[in-house]
Amino acid sequence: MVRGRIVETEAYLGFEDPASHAYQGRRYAGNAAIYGRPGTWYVYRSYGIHWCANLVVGPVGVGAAVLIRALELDEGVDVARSRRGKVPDRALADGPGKLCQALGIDRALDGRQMRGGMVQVFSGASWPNLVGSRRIGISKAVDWPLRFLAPKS
DNA sequence: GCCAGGATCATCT
DNA sequence: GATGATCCTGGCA
Repeated sequence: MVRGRIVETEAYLGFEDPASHAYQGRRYAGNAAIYGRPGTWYVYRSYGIHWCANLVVGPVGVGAAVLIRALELDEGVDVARSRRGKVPDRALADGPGKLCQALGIDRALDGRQMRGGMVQVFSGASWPNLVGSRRIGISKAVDWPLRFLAPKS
């Protein structure tokens, strides 16, 4: 069991968001999961190398999702390390691709329900004074403040 | 420590 | 044929 705290996320709104895979209601074989019900995992390959994990949050058909960008592990560090290789603790899951590797997430999770599945997210402490900043690694709607960082522990 | 550049391939147009 | 919701390495300070 690997367990940790989500410390960084980004929101992708769907229809109206040019950076979203659901922009203007686009549909193709690879993105069906993003239109699923809230709590559905949407996993896709990025740059041909990495996996990125999103959790669908909007109503069915909207395509709104949250990208999990970074995690602070506090249990199962050894398991994560066996998948990630020899890296500093804080680098085990401090990026979308690394996070998926550390947790063993791949396309097999795409379209699955989060609840009762292999990978789950639980609500925890609230993030007071939450402020959005610019999203990273995209080329459209770069200024939209939809990136959220957890307060420092 | 910081930055720039290249890797790499499924999926879409 | 082009394009990424990224990561890692090597060079330089």
